[in-house]
Formats: sequence, C-alpha cells, structure tokens
Amino acid sequence: MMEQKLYELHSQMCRVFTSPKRLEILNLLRDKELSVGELEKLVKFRQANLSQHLSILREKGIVKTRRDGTTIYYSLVDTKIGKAFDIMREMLLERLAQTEKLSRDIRKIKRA
Amino acid sequence: MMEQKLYELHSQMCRVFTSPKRLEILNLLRDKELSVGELEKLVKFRQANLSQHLSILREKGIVKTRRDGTTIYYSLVDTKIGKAFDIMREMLLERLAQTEKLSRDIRKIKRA
DNA sequence: TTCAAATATTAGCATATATGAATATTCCTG
DNA sequence: CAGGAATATTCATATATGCTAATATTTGAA
Repeated sequence: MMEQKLYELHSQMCRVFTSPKRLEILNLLRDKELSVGELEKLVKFRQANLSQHLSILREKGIVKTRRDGTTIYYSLVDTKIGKAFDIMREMLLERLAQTEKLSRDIRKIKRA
Repeated sequence: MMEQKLYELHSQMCRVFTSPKRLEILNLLRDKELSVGELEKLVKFRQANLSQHLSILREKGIVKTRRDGTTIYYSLVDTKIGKAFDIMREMLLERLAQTEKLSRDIRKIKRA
C-alpha cells in the first residue's frame, strides 16, 4: 500500500529526533537563527560533530541555511518542529511526574 | 546540566517512532484497543516480530496492556501520541507537496 | 594568490537496532 | 495435569548510527 511508504518516510523523519545533541540544536534554533560558531559556543561538543549533526538536519529538510561571508546561519524550516518538540516533552514530563509520584507512594507504603 | 538528561530521555522516547512498523501499530491503536491477534491480522509482519515491537512500546511506556484469558489487549497510554503522530505527518505531507510542486515547476521550466 | 577563519567531509571503529528462526511462557479447557 | 492457543523471549546476524581524528573546502582579506 501507499500507506507503507508514508510510514517509512515518517519514521525517517523521526530519526532526526533520536539524538540528544540534535534535540539540543533544534531547541536552540527554535526561535532564532544561529551561525555554526554561535551554536558551537552554546553546545558542549566538537565542531566536526556539530557539523555532522547540522548536515543530517539539512538532509532531512528540517533546517535551512543562509550564508554571509564565511559564516553560515542555520534556522528551522517549519515551526511545527517546535510543536512536535513540545508535545514530546510534555509527555516526557508527565511521565516523570508519574514516576515521582509512584516513588513517593512507595516510600509512603514502606513507612506505613 | 539537568537539561541534558531531558534531551537524553526525549531522544529515547523518539526512538519509538523510528520504525515504520511501530508507527503502523501506533496508528492502529490510535482510538481503540486491539489484541495481539487482531493486530496480527491487520499487519503484514510475523507474530514474533509484532511481539518484539509491542515489547519495545511497552518498555518505553507508550502502550499499556490488559489481559483477558490468554488474550492481551494493547492500547495507548497517552492520546498525545496521536497528536505527535499527526504533526509529524503534516510536516511530511507539506514537504511532499513541496517536492511535487518543485518537480512540476521543473517540468514547466523544461517545456519553456 | 596566499593565508587564516569558518565550516564540511571522510575514514575507521564501536555501539545500537532490526529481523527471522527457534523456543519459551502463560492460561484455559477437557 | 496434558494439550493447545495466544503471546513473549532469546539468539545470531546483518545493517545502521554516532563519535573522534584527520583532512578538505569555501571565502574574504592582505
């Protein structure tokens, strides 16, 4: 079915979000464009590795670039990325809250 | 920073969506619970492989199970999953439309 | 045209992931 | 409690991914 192709493409796109480093980059680019150099200062990993991740984000069409001299600025192609990011993080935080609650309950039971 | 831990967990959660098969399963479970057997009929891959993917979804806390006799029913833990799914697919479809448009434009230029 | 700054790419290795085949577990029924 | 149906797990292997280190490319300016 055609549907299978969509699942395939969909999963390809989601691969972009499976790296903490790429998530950090995307979060930094959320509302402004940044040059590679600016990103490099904000982030804890090496320039080459940063470039590799930016390259992946480019290939997948998640970010776009603008050149000014030797400086290259990166920005998001689609602000929906931010929404997707937020929904995931909400789910994550809810889950963490649950886990917290769970471990509090367990402590309560143990004391009883 | 604490933030790094969140990116790590966030990326872990996103890994769940990097398999077309898991996306298909999640889409089937979107609004109803289904047993493994029912899923097996709706899907084109083997039972063992289906179980493997369900196991991954369970581990990550994306789906929950209910047992009735030997039958096990699966359902989504959080309906936000559906929203996340939709946002991704919207982005995907927009991109495909763009690409379509692009290739139409190219054909137009070639004809001119 | 040469140099340095900014960014990108490649190669090699280590780790993670997906799959099929085989096997195990759980639970109901007779 | 033996057998069968439903589901899960394990193992081996193939493929993909991420990282570092080294190197390349592009561009502006002297």
